Amino acid sequence: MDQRQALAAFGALSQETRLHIIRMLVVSGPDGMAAGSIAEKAEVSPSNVSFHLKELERSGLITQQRESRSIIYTANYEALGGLIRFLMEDCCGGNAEICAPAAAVAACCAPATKEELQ
Amino acid sequence: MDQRQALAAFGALSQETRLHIIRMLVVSGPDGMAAGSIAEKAEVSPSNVSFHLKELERSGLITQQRESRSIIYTANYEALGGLIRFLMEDCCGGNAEICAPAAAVAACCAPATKEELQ
DNA sequence: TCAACTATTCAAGGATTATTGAAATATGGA
DNA sequence: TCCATATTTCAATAATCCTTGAATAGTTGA
Repeated sequence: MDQRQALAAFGALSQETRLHIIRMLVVSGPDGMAAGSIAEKAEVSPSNVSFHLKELERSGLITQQRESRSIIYTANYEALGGLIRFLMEDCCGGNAEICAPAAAVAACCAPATKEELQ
Repeated sequence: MDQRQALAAFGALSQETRLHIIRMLVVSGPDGMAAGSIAEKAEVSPSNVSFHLKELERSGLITQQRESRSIIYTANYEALGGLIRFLMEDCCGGNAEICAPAAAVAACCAPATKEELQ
């Protein structure tokens, strides 16, 4: 993740509807969600959700694939991880204290297995 | 960090000059930088840097304090950590794979002591 | 092929954000 | 007090982004 991509990703996440969409897609996992379902749950018009999905895709944070009549959108976990990494690597330039709270979250997350999560 | 703060922070980071400023302030540590030095290093006009600094402060990512004629700006490490945490906590809702790359960065950062960094 | 379904694209307008240069404010020293 | 320094504020303009509704495009089943 370079600065150009990070700027696009931060821009994508800085809008209420898009942040809402990303959070839904992260929760929905690899199955993703159809554009229509996203519009319904986020309570925005089809054309508006389409605008924001395009913006999110341009930033690399989500991907799309057609499935019959629907277009399924999925969170790009690699890009999200890369963004976190981009923020954290900066802080590693001499200032461990920024990373400490994030490391605590990571610690509660990374060791979890599928069994533990159920 | 709630959604409202996260939106403001993402918005603040989504602009080239501001991202540049944040990265400089993170590197400069607790000493911070005067507004004039920031303007000079970022190669923007005083009034423009002032506009962006105000925006960054509004988002909570930096703080200011006057020191003689200068106004010193400092990165708010807690807010930056909180933002990373906000991104990561979302992913912890069932999807450890997002956190994995970030956890790796955290691991290389968190155990570092002041002695090790010199 | 036709109709229904799902979603995107387009153009217009409104709203927000960024840049610029001039004027104003605050501080410290002669 | 007066001047120089450091920075902010303001108003105007330019640029970007968001929303809306109508028109368009791909997909499926009758």
